[in-house]
This record gives sequence, structure tokens and C-alpha cells, in this order.
Amino acid sequence: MSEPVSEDLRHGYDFESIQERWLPVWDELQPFRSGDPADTRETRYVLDMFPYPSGDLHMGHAEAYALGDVIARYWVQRGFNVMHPIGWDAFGLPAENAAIKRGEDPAIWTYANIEQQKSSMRRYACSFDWDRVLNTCDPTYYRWNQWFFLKMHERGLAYRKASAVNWCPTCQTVLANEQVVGGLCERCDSAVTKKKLTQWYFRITDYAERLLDDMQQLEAGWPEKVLLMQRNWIGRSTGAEVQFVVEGREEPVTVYTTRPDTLYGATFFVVAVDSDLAAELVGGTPAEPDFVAYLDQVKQLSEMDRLDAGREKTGVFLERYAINPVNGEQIPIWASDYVLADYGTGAIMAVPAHDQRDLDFALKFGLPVSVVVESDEDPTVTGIATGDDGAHVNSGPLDGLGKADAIAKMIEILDERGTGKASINYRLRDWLISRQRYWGTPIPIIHCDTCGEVPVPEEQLPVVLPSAEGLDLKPKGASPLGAAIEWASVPCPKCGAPATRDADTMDTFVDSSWYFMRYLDPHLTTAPFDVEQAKKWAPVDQYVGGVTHAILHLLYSRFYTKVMFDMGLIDFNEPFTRLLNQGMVVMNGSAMSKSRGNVVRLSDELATNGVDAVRLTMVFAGPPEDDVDWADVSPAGAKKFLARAWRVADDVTSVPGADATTGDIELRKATAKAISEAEQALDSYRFNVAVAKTMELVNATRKAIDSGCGPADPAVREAAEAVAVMLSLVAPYTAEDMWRLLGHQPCVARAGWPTFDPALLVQESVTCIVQIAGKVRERLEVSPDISEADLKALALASDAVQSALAGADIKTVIVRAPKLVNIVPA
RNA sequence: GCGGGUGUGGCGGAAUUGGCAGACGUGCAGGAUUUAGGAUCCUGUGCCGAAAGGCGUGCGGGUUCAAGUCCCGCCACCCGCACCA
Repeated sequence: MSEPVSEDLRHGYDFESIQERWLPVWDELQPFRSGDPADTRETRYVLDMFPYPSGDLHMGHAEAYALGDVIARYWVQRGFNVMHPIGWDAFGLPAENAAIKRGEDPAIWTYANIEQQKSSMRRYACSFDWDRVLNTCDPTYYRWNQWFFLKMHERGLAYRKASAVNWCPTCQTVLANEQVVGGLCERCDSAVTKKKLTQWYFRITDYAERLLDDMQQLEAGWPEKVLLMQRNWIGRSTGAEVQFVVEGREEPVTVYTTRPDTLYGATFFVVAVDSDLAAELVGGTPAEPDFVAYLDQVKQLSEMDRLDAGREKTGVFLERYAINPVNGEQIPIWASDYVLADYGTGAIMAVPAHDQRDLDFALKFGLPVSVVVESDEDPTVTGIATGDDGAHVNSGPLDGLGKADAIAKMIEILDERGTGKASINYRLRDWLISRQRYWGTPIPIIHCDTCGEVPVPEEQLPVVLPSAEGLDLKPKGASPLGAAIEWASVPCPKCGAPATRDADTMDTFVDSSWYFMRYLDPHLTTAPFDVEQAKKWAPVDQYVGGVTHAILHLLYSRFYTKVMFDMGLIDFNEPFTRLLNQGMVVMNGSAMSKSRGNVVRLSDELATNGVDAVRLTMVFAGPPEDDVDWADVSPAGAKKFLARAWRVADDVTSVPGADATTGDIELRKATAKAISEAEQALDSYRFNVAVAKTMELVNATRKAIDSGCGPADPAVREAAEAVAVMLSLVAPYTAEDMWRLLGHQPCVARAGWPTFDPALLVQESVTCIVQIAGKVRERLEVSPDISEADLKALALASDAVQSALAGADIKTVIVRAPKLVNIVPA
């Protein structure tokens, strides 16, 4: 099987030897270093989402990095100083799980994988600036996680509270809201349960309004879909808070509602079964045993079950009553799990006539239903809640008003009486960042019996993870760090008494929330990043990554950026100006997975077709945001094209610097057109189209060599050089070798984008189509600046037109010189 | 249920402001060269039709001299959210 190699040699193009030839040269020349302070080029910051080091690179990486690379390399060719860094999102569960399996330190597995990925990326010819590499599991990195935590703590943005939190029984750790997908753990798909724990939170809800408002800045550069998902996630809703007096209770209870206009229709009251309020209200009533039994039953449910909207309503009457503030009616208070403890106030007024959930509940338990918005159907008969909008009835001063007016009026009334006010609520919850696992950033807090939670003094950072040696990392619901007695036992920084370190580690999304700033100077020891470098480079001009992070990572990064802004560290408030969500690489329509047995191995593809062909396949497959189905594309075809392009350069016989202006005019025009069109395609992120334009130019040049002006014509050299530079974005090895064949020194990556004489784009004749009743009947070669009158006359005089008209009368003639004439017969 | 997106040859996909639908590639067919081809080169390739010609961008209407593109109504598929009061 040594055949393929000898064939390639026979035809000259051998991707393997080309790869071997140029890798060491590039290592030497380092064309993508961006840190030279004397560099005066305008700056651009291109960022690929950094990888998690679990094994070697796969097809998904190959696509993402190929696309990011096209953008970075294009901007280098256009004369920018481009920062294109890479690093590793190196903390997290897979390393820990692998370590448990092998009984070794997660650091060993992690760093081995990083080395492997790094070497694969080098071979894949990623245009990274290798001087800027960072690993989040290095203490030099995570000390700044801790630093940010302390700053947040100072500002009241990091706080601890006891709450029912999401718990993954498999990972044996808590999860943020964003990490629960459809009731399942985002990482391992286990059914998530609730657990009451005291945990650390970041107060992201304080930023809800700004996270929403600032999306305006992103509208031009982010996919609409991602913005929409974030808007939905933040879930702003407007309504009112209404106070209900509860019989036998000093303080009134406040509810949140988006429909204060339906207050006259509130016939009962529901509190979340797992809220403190429910326990308090039921305390001492005859309903208490029933309530406790019900609460136990609810606790058994997984989040999955609980979220099932089709499920029958359940609940318990608490033997207590509230007073409807507008009509003074006594309404019963129930507890149910369909009301969420952590949204609004954990209690609602139920308006069964006009809310489906409340109606379901009312019908199940035989509670009264009172229509307050005029409806044709009776909800108690149809079982369907009515009255999204309509005239209000049975509502005193609101009678006759529509929804919007009624809401305004009711808020006015509540305001006057001091029993309510307009209010805004968000679906977004605070970000739970504690994790009960080993491989993460230790939380820099010391718990002291007398002083409480004491921040680790800044000068004592980093709080370095204790060695995994001797620690049992197996998940058991409590952090393994607690068992590192020597590590955990420290004097209280305040009073000096014996105290213990917080044993939890931070969510790894903390690591990735600001890493884009650390790249600016990853070796800096005095601050997380250099403020001056930030002015030079940030924010990120182009971010590239999968849509899987549409909410989690991107929302957290946006939050961190606003916090950094408030701290005065930066002068912008959005981290990523443009965002490109590349599609996935799939096989036969479905995601590659071992269980499906449809995994295509990147290493196999690289061995068969070479790096350039794989990169080209990824880029040429279609629009970058679409999925690439490997069954639909042809890496072999890509290789064939690269060989064709290479041979064009090989065939050139003129010397470098040959005067192109004396060359074949038709090929020169084709070259100018290809460059211009590729440019437009690249500027609008239609990389597949840019490749097509390059292919057209290769075809035209081939033709010129074989059956046109011949290989010695300087226009052929001009075309081949343009192809080399255009190709350098996608197929750097082939392009570099073409550059060598053309008599140039490396690197083609910094040769500069080809220029052309705009006069070459002007055509001296264009094809004008002549339509009769919208159908093409004739084509005329005309001057591009022909007048409408001349063109009309010319078209009408044409034989084809005359015979097609067959003497019919003409109603109108539409002339769009010089491209079209449409003759409309009567 | 709510919200959003997408429908173009056998396949992946092209197509400024409405103005030659199918660029480029793949696949397929035929040919050249070759001991051979999973190499290279050339030719053809939307569909129907022998041809003339007709039809054609999910379906049905509409606007227009002209619609893949704009408007209205459907259908299909995909994605996100889903007891958030």
C-alpha cells in the first residue's frame, strides 16, 4: 500500500511531505505572534472558544478552528495585527472522573491531554499566538478567579444562602440553574433532584436589566437566535405586587402577578409547598399532618417529574384564609408544587377563570371560579381559561375597561391604598457557583466560629489546591477538600483562632467567564490583566464557538464584563462584539457518537487526505453556521482541488516580479474579479463562497496555461500568486508550498492580500438579456454605458425579437440598461 | 402550548436593491491517456420531450413588465423555552 505516495510524487503534490517541510519553518518564523509593542498595525482580536482537554482533538474542533483560522488569517493578510490566542478550560469533572478511575492525580491526565491537543493544533496549522497560552487549572490563572471572587464579595455580589438547590445524584454536586436542561443534568443526563444546602452565589440578578438592555449593542454582531435565547432566559416580566392580609397573621403576604387587572377574580390563594411561608402558615393548624405528608411526597419527585406540565395538579388546603384586598372576600389558602418557591414571592393569587393552571387546580379541588373578563365560553364548562384581553366585568371600577387600561387602573388603585405597586420580575436566578468536587478553584473563604465567613486576604492568594495524593476523590456529596485536614485547618485571618477553609470549589464556568481578558498578558503576576493591553485589544472583535454555550458561558461572560466595568478595569461593557456559532459535524444526519457507531476519526481523515483537505472540506461545506454532514462532503475532492491549484503554481515559468500589466488581459480580469468577489464573500462570512471564487480562478488559470496565453505569461503568475494568498486562509501548507514554487520566501501567511487594478473590473461589453413577456428570447453584447434609448432600439431591431413578436403590438418596453430589456406585448 | 428558524437538481450549496435560477463542488454518464486506476485531462448533466417547446426554488393565492427574493393563507421539518403566576 505504498502506492498513494508514489502517485502523489509522480504528480508532484504530496501533502505529507509538504506538511513536514513547513511545520519546522513556521515554528522558526512564528508568523502569528502579536505581542510586539513596536508593532503599529491596527489590532484585531479573534477568539475561539477554548477547548476542554478531554483526549485529542475531534472533528468538531477541526471545524471550529478551521473557521476561526480563516477569519484570523484573512485579517492578517488585510494588514491587521491579529491576536488569536488559545488556552485550555482545564478544570472540571471529566478529569476528576478519569483520575478516580485510574487512581491518579487529575493534573496528570489533564496536562497530558493538553500536550496532545497542543501538538495536534500545531499540526492542524492553527494560527495561534503560542506566547499567550493559558490553562485555567494553573494556580497562576485560578488565583485570579479567587481575586475576582473576593472583589465580588466586597461588592456584595458573592454571598452565601441556604436554599433548595439543584442536585445531581450522579455527579454528587450541585448545579446552577443553567446547567439543568429539561430536569436533567447538563453533563451526565441524570435526573436532577432538589436539596436544601447553604451555597455560594453570584448576584447576577442585579445585572438582569443591563444584561437585557445591552443586547442592543449586540444586535449587529450576534446571531438573533442567541440573543433571543438570552432574552427568554432572563425572562423579564412586568406586573404588580399585591398585598393580601392573612387572617391571624400580623404581616400581609405579597404576591406577584402579571395580571393585577384580574384581582376581582382571585378566588383562592396558593403558596409554594416548599416555601418557608407554607410551613409557617400551616403550623398549628389541623392541616399540618396532611401538609407534611404532601411536602414529603413532593420532595420525592425528580425535577423531571415536577416539570411535567401535563401532570395533574396536587395540593393541600392549609386551613387559613386571606382577604382579597379589592372586594374584601375571604379566600382559602392552599399549598401546591405548581407554585415555585423561588420565583416572585413564592405565593400567588389564583384567578381560575383566566389562568389555565389555576383553573386546573380549581376544578380538581372544587374551588370557586369567577369570571372578570368578558368571555363567550364558561371556563368551568369548557375547562379552558379565557380572557387574555377583553372588557372587564364584576370588577368594580375596572368594569368595561380593556386589559391594558385595567392593569394601569388597578395599579393606580393599589398605589393609592398602599396595598400594592407596579413591579418587574425576572426568571433569571442568581448563579450558584459552589461545587462539591476536587478539580476546581478553591473558594477563598475561611470559616471562623467567632468571625464567621472571612475572606482570605488578597496577599495570601492563591489558595492552592491540596495535592490529590491521599485524598479520596470519589463523589460523596461533600467536597473532598474537607478531608485534606492540614490544608483546611488555618488560623482565622481576623482573630487568629483555629478556623477552616471553605471546602467547595467554584463552578468551572467561573474560569471561562473572563479568560478572554487573561490572554492579554497571561504571565502577569500583579493583576488578572493589564489595563493598558485591554485598551489596545479588547473587547473581542470576533468570537467563534458552538451554540451550546448560547446561555451558560456567554451570559456569565457578559455578567463578568459588566462587573469588570463597574470595577473600573475596562471601558466597555460587552465582551464579544461579533459572535459566530459554527454548526456541528454530523454523520448521516445525526451527531457522531460511540453508541451510534458513526464516529469519524479526525486522525484518519488527516492521514488519508491531509490537514489542508480537511480544513478546506470544513470551510467549503456550506455556510459556517450550518452543520457539516461528513457523509455529504468530499475531503478527497478537496485534496484533488488542492493538487490542481498546486500544479498551477508548479507550471508557472515566469520569474518573480514579472510585470503583470503586460500579461493576458482576460486572465488578469478573471484574477481581479476573483479577488474582489472573494473579498466581499470573506467580509460577509460566506467562506464557502470565497473558496468557490478561488476554485474559479484556478480553473481559469489552468485553461490559460493549457490552451490560452501559456505558462510564461506574467498574468499566469499574477493569478497563481493570488490563488496562493487566497488559499493561505484555508489550506496553509499547500499555499506555502505554492509560494515556494513561485520563487518566494516564507511566509505566504504574511504576504498581504492581493491587490488589483479596479479598471480591470470594468467590462467593455456586457450581456443584455431581452425578454418578451418575461421570457428570455435574445442575448445582446452591448457596451456597459449604453443609453436606454439605444438599447431599446437595438433590442427591437433584433431578428430574434422580431420573429418572436410575430408582428404583435407592443404595450410597453421596460429597459434597465445595460442588463435587461423586457418587451410586453399587448 | 409559547417563541424562533428553514424549505432551491441525486447530494452539499450559489444567486447586491425584485432583473439570465442552479455559481462552485460532489455524484453520475461518456470520452482521452494508461498494463491498471480510488490518478490526470476533456465533454455532458434541473425535469418532461425525438425535437420544437413546455415546466421548474415546499403547497395555494396575490402584488409587479418581471418574484427563490415582497404580501396573505397553508404544509413539512428543525431548534429553543415550557406550571415563571
